[in-house]
Amino acid sequence: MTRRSFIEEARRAQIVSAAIDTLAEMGYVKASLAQIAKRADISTSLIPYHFKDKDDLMEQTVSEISLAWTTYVQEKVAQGVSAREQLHIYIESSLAYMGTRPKHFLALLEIVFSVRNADGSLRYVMDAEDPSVLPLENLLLAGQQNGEFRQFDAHNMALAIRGTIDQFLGQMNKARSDLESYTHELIELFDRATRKDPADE
Amino acid sequence: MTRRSFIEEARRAQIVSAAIDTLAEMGYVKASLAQIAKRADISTSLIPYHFKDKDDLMEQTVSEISLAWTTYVQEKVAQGVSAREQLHIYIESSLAYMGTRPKHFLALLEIVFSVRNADGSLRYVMDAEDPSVLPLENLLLAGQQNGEFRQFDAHNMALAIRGTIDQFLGQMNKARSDLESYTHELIELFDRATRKDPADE
DNA sequence: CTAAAATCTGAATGATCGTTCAGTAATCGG
DNA sequence: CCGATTACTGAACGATCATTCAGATTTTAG
Repeated sequence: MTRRSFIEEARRAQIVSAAIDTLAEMGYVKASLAQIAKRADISTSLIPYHFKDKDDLMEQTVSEISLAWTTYVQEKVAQGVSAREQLHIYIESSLAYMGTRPKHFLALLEIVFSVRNADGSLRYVMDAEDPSVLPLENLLLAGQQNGEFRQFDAHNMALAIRGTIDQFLGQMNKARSDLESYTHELIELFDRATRKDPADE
Repeated sequence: MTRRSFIEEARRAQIVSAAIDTLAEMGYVKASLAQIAKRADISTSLIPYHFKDKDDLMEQTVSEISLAWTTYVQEKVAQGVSAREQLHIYIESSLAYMGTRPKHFLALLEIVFSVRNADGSLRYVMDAEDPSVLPLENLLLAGQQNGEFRQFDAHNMALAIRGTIDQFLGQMNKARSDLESYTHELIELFDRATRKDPADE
């Protein structure tokens, strides 16, 4: 297996970038290779030249976006000391990263809800080991063990937190909504939802 | 404008039902009229005979599903007395209704994230007046006015609640998850997040 | 019972899809 | 500078798509 040339690397990046724009703007259904190529100003057949097939391009796109996101969030979270602070950072940095990259999140949604396995099942819908949920779940468990958090089902709580984050990002472009105020609302919300109160002692 | 015949009504219902099954199982991309017709055991051209076009069929499908859902939830909520109780009912009945109709929710997702306007924008992504969010927002406002809830941004809180509900339903089929335990977790979660505590008095 | 209207089918149409491929252009190693 | 490899294009292929339509079948109305 030989290394990729400089040109190949650049073209692949360019095509993935055009795919993100096209997916975000027109949706998966209309994001044909012809449309993506048009946006990149290359001929359609150059895409199957650099990628095995369309699924391969979608795979590259989804993994590039989600890896960058989870890496950013995990690096920020690692700087927090208490579990409580780490939870705040998780919420804040998740929203901040994608809130400033709405096209990337829309493209992610399009792929996640459209690409299927041969048997028709969704290929990228998260499972229990999803890299955006599992670290969050572990963070919550750690906070329970050191006594910062009350007792709750960490998996359910992690799902709920992700739901509030994805919900905002999904309707960000469409509706009136303010990233900053929503972020603070969520931090306050889950602070109250996770902390011990006098009755729990 | 003449009324619809019995046959027409029955056929339309049958086609919508087949569309729901097909969307849930194969996704929007592969849910062609041919596939839907095959599932309904009719010829493909019968669909454009009963519906103006494919978008019209999707419109009927999405409105049938979401109307039934919101109606069910609103009727249940209206039976609650306090705002706190109504919030519990909103969460519980939203999850209970769709939790027992996973195909309907998947079909809803497929349409909402796939059908586009001519300019490429998502046609059915909720806006600020979305019928699943606005009643919830009003419920929260009422609870703040009568002193049951603490002060928070009702719109943001409503969005967060919907996010936790939709998140569970979206990954229900894929991952290990328990509807009942998640429901109780959410009720507890938002009870703590919305109530006044001694420091708020 | 009969004629008109409603319902339904299967074939055909034109468009677009992903992918292949022969051939051209650009780049690179010696 | 030249041959070989890499990069790229545009045309062509077969498949599938939504929609139309002429004609067949069934239902309805008088």
